[in-house]
Amino acid sequence: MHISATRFSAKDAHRRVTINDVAEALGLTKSTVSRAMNGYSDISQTTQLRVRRMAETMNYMPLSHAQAIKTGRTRSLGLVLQLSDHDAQRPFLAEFLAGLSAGASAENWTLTVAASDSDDDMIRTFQSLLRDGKADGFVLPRTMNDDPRVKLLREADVPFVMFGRQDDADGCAWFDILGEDAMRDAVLHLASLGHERIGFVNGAMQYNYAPLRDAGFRDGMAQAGLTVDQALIAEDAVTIEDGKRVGSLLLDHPEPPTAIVCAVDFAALGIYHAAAERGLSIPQELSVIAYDGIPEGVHAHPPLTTYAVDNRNAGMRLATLLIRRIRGEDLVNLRETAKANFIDRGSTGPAVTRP
Amino acid sequence: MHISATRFSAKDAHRRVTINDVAEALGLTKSTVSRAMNGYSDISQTTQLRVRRMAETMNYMPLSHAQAIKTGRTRSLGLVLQLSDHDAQRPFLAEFLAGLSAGASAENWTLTVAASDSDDDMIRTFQSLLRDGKADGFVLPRTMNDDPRVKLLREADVPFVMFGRQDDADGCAWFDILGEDAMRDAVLHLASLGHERIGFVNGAMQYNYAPLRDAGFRDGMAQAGLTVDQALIAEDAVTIEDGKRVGSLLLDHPEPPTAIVCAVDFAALGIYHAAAERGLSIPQELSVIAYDGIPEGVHAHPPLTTYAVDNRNAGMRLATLLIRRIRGEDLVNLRETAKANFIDRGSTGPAVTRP
DNA sequence: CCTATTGCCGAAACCGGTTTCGGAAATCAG
DNA sequence: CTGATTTCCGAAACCGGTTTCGGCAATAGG
Repeated sequence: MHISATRFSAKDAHRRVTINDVAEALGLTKSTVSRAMNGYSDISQTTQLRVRRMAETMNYMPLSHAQAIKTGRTRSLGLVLQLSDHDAQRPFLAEFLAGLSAGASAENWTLTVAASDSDDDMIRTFQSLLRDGKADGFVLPRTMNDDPRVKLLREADVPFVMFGRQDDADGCAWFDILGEDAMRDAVLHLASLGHERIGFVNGAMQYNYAPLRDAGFRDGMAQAGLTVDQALIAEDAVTIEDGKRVGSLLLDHPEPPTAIVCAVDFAALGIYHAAAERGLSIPQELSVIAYDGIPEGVHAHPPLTTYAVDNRNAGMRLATLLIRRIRGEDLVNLRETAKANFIDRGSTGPAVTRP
Repeated sequence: MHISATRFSAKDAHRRVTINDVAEALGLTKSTVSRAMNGYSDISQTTQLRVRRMAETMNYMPLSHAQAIKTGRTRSLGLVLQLSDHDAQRPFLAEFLAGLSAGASAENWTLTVAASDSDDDMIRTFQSLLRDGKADGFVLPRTMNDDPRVKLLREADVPFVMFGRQDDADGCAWFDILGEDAMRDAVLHLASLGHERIGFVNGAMQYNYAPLRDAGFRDGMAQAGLTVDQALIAEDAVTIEDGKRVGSLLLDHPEPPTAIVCAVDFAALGIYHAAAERGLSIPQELSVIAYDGIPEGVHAHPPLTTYAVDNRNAGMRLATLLIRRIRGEDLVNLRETAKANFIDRGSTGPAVTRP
């Protein structure tokens, strides 16, 4: 793989082709070229075509900084990571970033990433990125029920797109995975295997996926004609430890569940531990089915049956939606959902009555 | 946490204070202010001070895009993620990004992130980021022995800083963790516990950390007066599966090791599995000591003794070094190392002779 | 005291775009 | 054929900075 250093170097480099070059090549002025490139109606169709074609062949691409100083927009998406919940987003981050990057660069946009370790810091980060024109809008990962970011950006009328959904949808574009469908299907899957006492371990309740998944679980139970026992429902389990803790509670119940649905893979892995401690084998004596699709699930014993989220695609869609949002497209067209993919790895099995 | 929407909005917003505002406030021209801000010697010390102070009180900060159009530099660091080895960098990514972001924003720089899925794509990504002035230089995570990125950027004379070290150091700034010291200390630690047959499981040989860690291991063995048995040395183990595989090989050796040093935590977790399969308990019958400090190590049974890398700090240092590099500082001052932190969690113990 | 430096700053061009404004040519109405 | 509109583009200002150039005043040198 050899690449000649010419055309590449930062300094000598064949000078970028500018709008003046294009204008000169066409015998037009740069103002005409500019308006043609931006599709102004006071430039004739023929000229627009000529300009665009010439730009294409000369490989002209307006310098975003030069545009930015007048327009204030720089063709870049902002992402502010919150370290407070880094544990939760760590496993998905690389794929997610890759998707965002792909979605952005497909439209010749870029991705500016910053991190913040407190809420105050986060706000300052948003502000300075905006102030300095480093981001034209933001992707908000892991949105919460009463998300300060949403409130802030909405009030300030700054474009953003959420990874998640909100009932109060004014001014919001979003992409989300239908976690509720996954939870419902998980219940139906277990019910079809004969399970009747099914537990549910939800994730962190402050995020807006949690109520949805809870509803999905209950919906599934209802569809299967099963009754929900509140004693078999736990919340806020997002780590292996959490899962182990609440798993122990559920399994020590006088009438323990024969199957457990988890809103989060990590919690399921914790339940594996709780089950192992009690000598319960999966899936023979306990079925577990979860959600996320973390790689660790593949190597668990038994491998974890789960609803996997395509985080790369999520990033890609979010980037695309945000760009369209910034371009001023109508909000109602900027709401998408996708389904999680069921991956049956064998951690569920037919229900057996425990002695 | 309430933040008034004023001063914040993207559109109305109190107009940014520009260089003209500062000039006017001081009764100077903007050219003088510009040169004062940039420390030109043809501006008197008194004036420089006046300007700087006024800029401070007016909260003036030059708009990087406006500067960029003339200077070509935009105060932003580039990071190109390679998806091919995402598995390896995933666990560290969030912390690493946080460090980069912190280091960058401390100097009022930003971080532009892109992803590439092939080598060709990677090169194009570098090129377009440079061409569009989206990055003034690059951070290269996980450098390899014969790294195409290094070759490319060096030839093109684009500033970069490596996370790693190279023997061929011309034109390279770097930050690296002294993995070799960790490996040596690991051996000495084990030797002090009475171990004599010590195995070594190295990581991916194409990265330049691998030869270093190998050397560190051998150095430790020599210092401890122990002989290295080639049969107890394995390479290219970076995942749990890899570790399980090579761990099996080592443990099935007629004269198996009583302790194993791993260059990578994940491999150590694989060795846990191999040991479990053979009924070997850790640390009673086998000592394991590794390197990285992944969170999973905390939850292993027993918790994994390891040399932990502070990836947040690494990111911070790399950002700082790269900024100084871009500012033209001499390369020889831009090479730093740090030590990994020994965390004894109990996966090593005194050597016992196996039956 | 007069000239040659030097120190210090203003004026103006420039960077690569966008946008306002005005006017020439072409079309339309009468 | 003339006057009023349109259509379409050029001229020039502008955005927020940087950089070149030149000149004035103060200093140094003779």
